[in-house]
Amino acid sequence: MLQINYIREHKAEALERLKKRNIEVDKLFNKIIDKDDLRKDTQSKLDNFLSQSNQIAKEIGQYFKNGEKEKAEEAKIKTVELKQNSKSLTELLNKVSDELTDLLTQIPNLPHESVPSGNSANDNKTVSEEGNIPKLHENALPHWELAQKYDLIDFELGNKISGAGFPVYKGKGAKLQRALINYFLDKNTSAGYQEIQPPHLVNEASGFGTGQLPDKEGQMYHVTADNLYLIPTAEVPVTNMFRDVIVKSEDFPIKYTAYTPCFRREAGSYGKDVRGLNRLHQFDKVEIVQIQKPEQSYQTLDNMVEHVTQILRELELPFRILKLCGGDMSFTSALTYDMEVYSAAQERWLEVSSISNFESYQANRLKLRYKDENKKNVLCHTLNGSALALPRIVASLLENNQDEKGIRIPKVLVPYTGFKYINS
RNA sequence: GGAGAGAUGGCAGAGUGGUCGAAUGCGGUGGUCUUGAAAACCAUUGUACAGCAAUGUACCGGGGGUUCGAAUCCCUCUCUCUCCGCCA
Repeated sequence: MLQINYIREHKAEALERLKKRNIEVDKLFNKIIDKDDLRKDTQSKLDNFLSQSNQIAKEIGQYFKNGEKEKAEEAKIKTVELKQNSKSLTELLNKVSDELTDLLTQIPNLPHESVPSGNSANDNKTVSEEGNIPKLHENALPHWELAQKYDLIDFELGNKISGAGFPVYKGKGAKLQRALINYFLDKNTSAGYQEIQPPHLVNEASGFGTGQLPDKEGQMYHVTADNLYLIPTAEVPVTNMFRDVIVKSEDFPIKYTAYTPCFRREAGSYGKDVRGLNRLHQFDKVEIVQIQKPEQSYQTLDNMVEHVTQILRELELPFRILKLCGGDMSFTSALTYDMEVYSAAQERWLEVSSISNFESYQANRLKLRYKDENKKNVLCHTLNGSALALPRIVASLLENNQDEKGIRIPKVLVPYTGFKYINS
C-alpha cells in the first residue's frame, strides 16, 4: 500500500511511474485525495466535538463533587446535541476511512526508475546469460519421462491421492529433493541468513500484510473452517514475523531463510505450461527474506541476485537473469529480477527464482518501521527471493544432465545425495 | 471435545465509574558522582491522526452498547492459559 501523504505530495511523479505498468490512475488519485480531504475534515470536526464533550464531562464531575446537582443537570442538557453530532461524524469517519483504504489497496507499487516499460513477459530485459546450453543425445527425454523411467517421481500416484499438480517423489527422487533443500539452506545460512521454520497456514492479517489479500485471494487455498490460508510462499509467514514491529537501527541487516512447501491453486493454468514439474499446486521452495533501511535496499537486492547467481553456477546450470518490465511485475513489487534456468529437453527457460524489492509497500501494510537517527519512525523496506524453488531446478537437472545411461548429479550435491548418478 | 481463568505500556504487574495515557518494579535513554566501571541518585522514556506551533483527539485484545463521563458496567467475537479427555 502506498502512503497517502506520498500520493498527496508527489502525485505527478507517482502517476508517471505507474505508467510503466500501463495503468492510468489519474481519476483514482483524485478520488483518493478528495476522500482524504474529507477524512481530515471529518476528523477535525469530530475532534472538536469530542473535545467539548470531554470538557463538559469534567465540569459535571466537579459539580457532583461540590454537590451542585442543578448545575450538573443543566450541563448534561448541553451534551445531547454534541453526542448526536459526534455519533454521526464517527460513523461518517469510519465509512470514509474504509473507503480510503479500499481505494489505496487498488494501487500497485510504483515501479523503480530502472524498470523497463512493457506489457508482457516479451518485454522483460535480459540482464545477463551464463553457462553452456548442453547438446543432448538423440533420444533425450523431457523430465516427466525421465522421472518415470528412473522411478523418481510418480505423477499418477499423486493424482490418485490428491489430484493433478501434487506429485509423489520416490527413492532417489525424494532424496534429491531433500538434498537440494539442505544444500540451499546451507548456502543461505552461511551467507548470514538465519534459518526459520514457520507455520504453513497463516491468518487473514498475514495475507493482507504481504499483499496476497485482497489482491490474490483466489490463488491461495483457504481453510474456511478456521479461516486460515495455506502459504503460497514462505515470504508470507516470515515477513509477517515483523508485522507491527518497530525494529532498532542496529538490528539491520535482518536476514532470514526458510524452507517450506508452497501451495498455489493456479486457477486458469493449462497445457504445456503445467506439464510435469513445470507448474504444481504443491512444491518445495527455500526462500530468503531481508528487511532493510530504505537507503540500503537496492544494494541489498543486488546482493541477493548475486547470492542466487552463485548457487546456480555451483549447480552447473545454464541460466539467465531478467529484469521484469512494468507490465509483468507483481502488484507489490518495485523492482523484480527473475532467474531462469534452461531446460534442454523442453528447450525452454524456466523461472526458478524471483527476487524483488517491495520498498515500503509491504512495510506500510505491515506497519513495519525502524527508529532513524532522529528517533523518528520510518517504514522499512522488505525484500525477498527464492533460493531456490525446487521443481524446475529438478526438471532442468534431469534434462540437462541426462545421457544414454542415466543422469549425472552435480558435484556440489553429491555430499547431500550420497550418489553421483541416477541409472536405476 | 468438557470445565474454569484471563487479555493493561518494551517486560512484569496495580487499577471495579470521574483529573487514568494509566501506580509501582524491571528494562531503555540522558545526566550527577568516579581515573574507569559498578552501585547509588536525578531526569526522561508508547503509537497514530490533525496542526507551523501551542495543543487537540484516539488507543488498556477486536467490535458494539449503557452513561454527562468507561481500562473499570453490559453484549459479542477472537485469542491465551490451567485442569480433564483425546492424541503425534
